[in-house]
Amino acid sequence: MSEIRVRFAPSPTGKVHIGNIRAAIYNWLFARHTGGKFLLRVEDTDLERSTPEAIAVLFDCMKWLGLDWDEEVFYQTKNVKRHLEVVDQLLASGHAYKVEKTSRDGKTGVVTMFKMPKEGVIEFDDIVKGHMAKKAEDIQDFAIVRSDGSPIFHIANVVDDIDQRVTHIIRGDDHVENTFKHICIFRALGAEVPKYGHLSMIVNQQGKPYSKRDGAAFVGEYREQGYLPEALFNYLLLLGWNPGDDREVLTREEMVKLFELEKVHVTAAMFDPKKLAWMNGEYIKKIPASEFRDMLVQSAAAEGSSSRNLGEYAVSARSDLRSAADQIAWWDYLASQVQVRTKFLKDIPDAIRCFVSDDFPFDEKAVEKRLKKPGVKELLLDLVERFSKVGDWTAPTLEAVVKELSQGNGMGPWVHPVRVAVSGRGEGIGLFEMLQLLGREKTLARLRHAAETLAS
RNA sequence: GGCCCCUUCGUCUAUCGGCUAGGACAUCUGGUUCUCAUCCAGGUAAGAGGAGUUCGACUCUCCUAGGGGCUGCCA
Repeated sequence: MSEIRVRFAPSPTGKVHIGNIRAAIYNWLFARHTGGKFLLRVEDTDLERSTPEAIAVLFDCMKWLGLDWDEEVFYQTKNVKRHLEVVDQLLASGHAYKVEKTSRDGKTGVVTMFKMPKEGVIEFDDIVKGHMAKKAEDIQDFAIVRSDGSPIFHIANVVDDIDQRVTHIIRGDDHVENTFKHICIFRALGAEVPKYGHLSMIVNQQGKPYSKRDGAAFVGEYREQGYLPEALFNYLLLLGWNPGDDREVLTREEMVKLFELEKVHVTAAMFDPKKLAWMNGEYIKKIPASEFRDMLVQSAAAEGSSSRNLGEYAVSARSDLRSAADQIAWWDYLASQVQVRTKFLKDIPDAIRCFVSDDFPFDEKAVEKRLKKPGVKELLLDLVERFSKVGDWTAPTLEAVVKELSQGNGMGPWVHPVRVAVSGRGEGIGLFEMLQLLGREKTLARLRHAAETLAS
């Protein structure tokens, strides 16, 4: 058998739907698994919606997910001449005819129709759905050229697939009925009929096709919300396929090695944002420590007005960090604390704000609950006193101070107010690690400030 | 209406005639703990319904019910 060639053929409307991108993922994996080619065809015949910007967005989404394609991008509009030539061929061979029709919106004109066989059964073996058959008489003749002379999807699609020498067509379930029509066109042209695989749809929690109303439906939205492309890719892959064992989080290499189209499910799969979120957390945990640290630095830079480097940020937090090694160590420590608690990349700025800036917001509820309580002011001032005497400003030492105060009754009464006082929030990394990162000077200043202005 | 397809825990799924029906997410309980997470231990929870084939059916066949797709001068 000759080389396997598959294609992803979206309409560039500016937004790539998750159901659509799953088809791209399956095509890509099939091609990479079999050593075939993954082609990209832009079906840009809808001139109103197909803009250069929309096409750029499409490329961007694919690159984000690591869906690299082979050969040059094929633009459908550039093949219109060929489409029409083939139609003439069909007209000449008696497989097509012209007829005057009135469209739904009342316009009358001459369109070219494809003539379906009137008897017999059209059948094919769908790689995912199994054997499919339909009586030819159940399918009506259909239009292939509009009255304005432009080719319609059915003919354009088939001709492009022939021209691109596509061997396997892997697309959405909504094209199943079209496949019977397309097979007839391939045959009428004497072309070899490709193999087909139809992918089920992604549905919402009500079992209806997933749409905008069900939350993020476009790839770009997941990116904005701080999902990792690897997580989205992995999750979408699992919606209708599994490696045959209990593994769920897979590397790209494993996916390529294990993916088989025959194992793709026929049934529609419900999209579960919670599992995607879990998956995202798994991938965030897998980010190499140094890489995650760099992400924090970038996040800090994006938040601040001036662009500063890693070292400057560390110094702004802790002026005692003289050497570059100390500064990097400071970031690494912060990153290691933050990474395990991060579910979405977009949560990073809030998580590190109190470390890279003195201008952080105070959560009102947390202030109310932890600071506006009798005795808290005294408690904070007492801690300022005790902390200022600490010789070795590290988490264990600081913890020992509070532990002594609590006398084994739980450190909550001290920990909670301090956390809010120095970070403005009721949650975050371990308190003593937090204090160590902030350093003595900042910790004491913030405690004093909170005691005087917020606590009661 | 017609044609085609689908049906295992709430969700994604394993099972290719032997099942005490397994895993993951979610959920609940307990442990660790300064919060939030992480981590560890455990629990609840499924074969749409009905016939048939068979020693034996979640697995095969048929019917019913429910769901989805298509039925355009959209793709």
